[in-house]
Amino acid sequence: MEDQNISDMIESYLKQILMDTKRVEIRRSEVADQFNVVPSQINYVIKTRFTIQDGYVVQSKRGGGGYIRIEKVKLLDNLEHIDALIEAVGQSISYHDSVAVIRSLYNDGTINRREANIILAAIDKNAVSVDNRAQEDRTRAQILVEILNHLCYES
Amino acid sequence: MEDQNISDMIESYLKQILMDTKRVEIRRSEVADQFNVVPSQINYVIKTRFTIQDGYVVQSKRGGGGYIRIEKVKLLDNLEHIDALIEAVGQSISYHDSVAVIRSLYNDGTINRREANIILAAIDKNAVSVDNRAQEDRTRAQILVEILNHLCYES
DNA sequence: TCACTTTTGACTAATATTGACTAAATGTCA
DNA sequence: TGACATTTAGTCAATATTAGTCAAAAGTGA
Repeated sequence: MEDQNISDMIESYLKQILMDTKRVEIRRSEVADQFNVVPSQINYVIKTRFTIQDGYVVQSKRGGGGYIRIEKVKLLDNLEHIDALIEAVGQSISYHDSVAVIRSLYNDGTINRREANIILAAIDKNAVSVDNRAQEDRTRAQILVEILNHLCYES
Repeated sequence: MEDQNISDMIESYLKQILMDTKRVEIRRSEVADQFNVVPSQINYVIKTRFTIQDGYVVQSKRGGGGYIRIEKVKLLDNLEHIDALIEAVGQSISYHDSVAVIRSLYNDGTINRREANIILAAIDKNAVSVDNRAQEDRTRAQILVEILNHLCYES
């Protein structure tokens, strides 16, 4: 709570609201005006201080009546395990190694068989197929990491 | 149901009626007047929020006594439905349209909320991200089709 | 100084709103 | 019946209204 810089102040402002209400919905330009910063600074604050690791899920909509919505979510207790898997996946992973990751989630009880099969389909060779093998492994990693991040909390 | 903009309000208004009556029949200009928008905005709302994938069928008639009729319909049985979705996905699909496909599976009862969220994660922007936008949409389509094909076996 | 974080703004993307023009159905009247 | 007016709805592109991205500039602290 030092509030040394404006980003910290915006962070505190939003987290203050979230102490009461579980979710905030803001108009980016309004908050930017309020703190006298450019609108994109709101994105910076959200990106650096409201991550899924911190237990926040962010949604937004553009156009008339647009908004940014931040929701505080309850993180699961086997977070360490999922974090370890994210670490293990890294930037790139083969199909074979992915299967091990998914099996681990299944054994863990994090996902059931049906969910495991859906994830297997999503990272299948056909799913990530492109003319470049290295790219396939990177895409597979991205998909897995995105799913793993989603499994971190109750939705 | 945030109803930040007029289109959302019109959508809510119509869906509210459809909760009771299975079908609504409106006079375009009347609803436009009621919400103080131009008539063509009604078309915009219908086009973006009452698609066949969401389970709505729209009919209309021009001239004296003209109308727009929106009907909530029962979706096809699972297999047919999945086939239709595979067709709709094609070789390439945007994130936005993918969400409609996944919502359709959920409305249909083919997948539950948790599974829907996993699939949403799999086709997220971050998941398919690569330096080429067109490729992202192709990869997204491949993932979705792979999952849809898998769901065919299960159902 | 050097690495890191914060701040800024130009450019991009998504969504909503508007209105001019078009198309279709119906009404009217000779 | 046929011509034309009237009354609807449809289409599409321009404009408006948001938020997102990215990299350069500025600040900060060891």
